[in-house]
Amino acid sequence: MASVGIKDVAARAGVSVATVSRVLNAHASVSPAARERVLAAVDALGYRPNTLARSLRTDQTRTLGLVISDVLNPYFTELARSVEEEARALGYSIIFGNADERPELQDHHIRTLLDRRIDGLLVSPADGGSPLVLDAARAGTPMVFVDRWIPGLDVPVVRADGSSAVRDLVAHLHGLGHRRLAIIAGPAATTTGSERVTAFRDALAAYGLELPDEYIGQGDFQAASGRRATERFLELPEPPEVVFAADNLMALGALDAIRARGLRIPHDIALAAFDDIPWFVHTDPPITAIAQPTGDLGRAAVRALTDLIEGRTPESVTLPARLVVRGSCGESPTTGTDSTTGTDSTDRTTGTPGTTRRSDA
Amino acid sequence: MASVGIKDVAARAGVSVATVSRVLNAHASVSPAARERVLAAVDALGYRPNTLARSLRTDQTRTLGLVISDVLNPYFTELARSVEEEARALGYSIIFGNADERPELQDHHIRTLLDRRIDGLLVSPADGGSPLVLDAARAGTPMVFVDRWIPGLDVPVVRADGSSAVRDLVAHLHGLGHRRLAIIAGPAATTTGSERVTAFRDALAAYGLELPDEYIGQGDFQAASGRRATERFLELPEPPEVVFAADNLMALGALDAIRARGLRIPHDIALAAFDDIPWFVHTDPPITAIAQPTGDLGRAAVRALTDLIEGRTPESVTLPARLVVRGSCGESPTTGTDSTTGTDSTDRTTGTPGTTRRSDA
DNA sequence: ATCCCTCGTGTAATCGATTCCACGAGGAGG
DNA sequence: CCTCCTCGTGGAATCGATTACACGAGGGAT
Repeated sequence: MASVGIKDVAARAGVSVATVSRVLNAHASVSPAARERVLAAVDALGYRPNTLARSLRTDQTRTLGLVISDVLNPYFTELARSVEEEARALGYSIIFGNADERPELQDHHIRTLLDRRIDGLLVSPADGGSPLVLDAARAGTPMVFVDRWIPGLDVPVVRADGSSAVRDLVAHLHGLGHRRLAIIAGPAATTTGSERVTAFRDALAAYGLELPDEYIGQGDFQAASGRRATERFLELPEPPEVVFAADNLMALGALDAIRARGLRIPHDIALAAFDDIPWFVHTDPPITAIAQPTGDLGRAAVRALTDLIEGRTPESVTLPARLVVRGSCGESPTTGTDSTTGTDSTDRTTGTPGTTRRSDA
Repeated sequence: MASVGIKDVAARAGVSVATVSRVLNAHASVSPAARERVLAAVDALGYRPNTLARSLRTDQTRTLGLVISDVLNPYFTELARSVEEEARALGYSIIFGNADERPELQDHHIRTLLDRRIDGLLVSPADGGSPLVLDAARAGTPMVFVDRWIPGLDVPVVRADGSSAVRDLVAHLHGLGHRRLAIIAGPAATTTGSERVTAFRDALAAYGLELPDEYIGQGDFQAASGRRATERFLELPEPPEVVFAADNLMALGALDAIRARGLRIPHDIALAAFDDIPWFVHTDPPITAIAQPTGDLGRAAVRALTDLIEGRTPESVTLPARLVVRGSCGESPTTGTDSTTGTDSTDRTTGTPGTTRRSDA
């Protein structure tokens, strides 16, 4: 009934609990004889240490919290997977919280994770102003931002820089003759929301193109908002020739709206997206997208966080995103099929250099 | 520095720790005056109880473990989301483990969850024989199987029954003139892997059709296996007219293989899938699929598990899946566009009745 | 032979909560 | 006025580990 505790092991091995604890933690010196008896007893009784008691005493859980923005978004799913993988390799386990792009849900999960006494927190903040996050950061909770961040905090950031890829995209579009380009933006409260618009506008400027307000759709990184924004574009007296969605779910919504109108891609209108996902290969036509090195981001984030926890000084990491040209903007795919279905094994980039130093704001 | 504990609260409120604990847990009788002072102190100090200590003492964590088969599979992602939602509503939080369809990873997570002293476990077993799962079940760990299960255990199962929908699918295919139907099966070690084949074969039999061995592809619920199986089908002297993939990722792989061959759907070959996902609406052509009431499954599973934990006696739940006809098998979608992008709001079923009683094996 | 250091080990304090038990005050009933 | 109950409260044990400290035995140096 009562599960076996360290006392039972000690009794069976004929030693004290201290000795048992010592062999289990590879601590001080224990005689080979005693160690062997303890190990045998552990094995015989099927003893597993109570992590609650252990954590209570040692004040560390070897657990990391990860709050992701939207578990239904394949990008974050892949991020979560790589995070868990790397954490496991480093001897940590991770607890997820899904914010569903809702700040109050995000805060709920952060609170819960903090209550669980996680050793560190990985966040992709759904909004810039959560007092909880600010407090935690100031209170010294080891923390790393991934994908999105909150400016002005001394918290390492691990993210992808899409500006170079966005320039490539605009060059591609311009080369195809497109001049009226629109964007569906993410929430302004997120860095990725505003940043991508800025990058897009800057890239357009290089070609002497404007980004008028009516060509900026306001989305929230969810499919429905992409659909609404696109409908609005299509009702314009002079609709855009290209719609660039700032994430993959909004691209899905855009697709939806375009199809509902009976328009054809890329003949009637072109479509491109930020974030590449396996399904973009299989839509008709395949969708041109900007791919992030998602797996690398997740791994780098975990390493930064464990560095922080274990007393080393991590740096912020910025990895380049890259443009993946498919058919949705007017050019047929170059050669053969871009048919990689699975992982990001082909993630090779031609953009800006890799890691940059941490910016202490 | 040192975080505030119950002692600090007690001191500030001028009461003993026992009293503080009592007001925090709405326990025995506490004078209104004392209660108020305690609450004020809690508020002033920003006190949060240490869940580790609490759990150690009470032997309950109000935490549920969920081990899902593959976090990159949108079906499980949606399942996870609904599970977390329902659990939160019932005052539990949940810890995920991603098995990646690998039994040893599944066991790793189950072990970790058990070590964390979760109150109950939700599993979708990646294989039928994990000794860990068997032991846990026999040891009395509250446990519920979701989606997949292991026969012969007295563990409630929450799942969808696809047999009726599969019959509908076969009727649909037969009506379109298809006679040579192939299936890409999941791993035989999973119930869903073998069950769907059986349902398919039975449905075929009703039309006097066979399911020859060479029309059964062996997959593992991952995209790559779907691709391989499909390639093998296409190399057959007499290739099938229809490929039915037993999950959505393998359907993705099938799509891939078909496109690589330069074949057109549904003209050259038809495609259908088990598990419906938002992207199926947007492929070319949209893919006919069998949709599970994923959200309901997740919620029902959590309720069954909490029933078990809190001493009530849960029943197994079987909900019907339903066929969603799109264009990938030869018929153009009935009216308008099946364009629902987001949730399963249209999940209405025409199949078998709802809940069935638990089968004590 | 004596001293001292090291090694292996056990005893007990501790982490931060919950909860059993005892106790004093005050009201009701006789 | 005395007795008995109830109510509110505090003291201290407890959950299951880790770890500081003490202690005895044995070996090397003097």
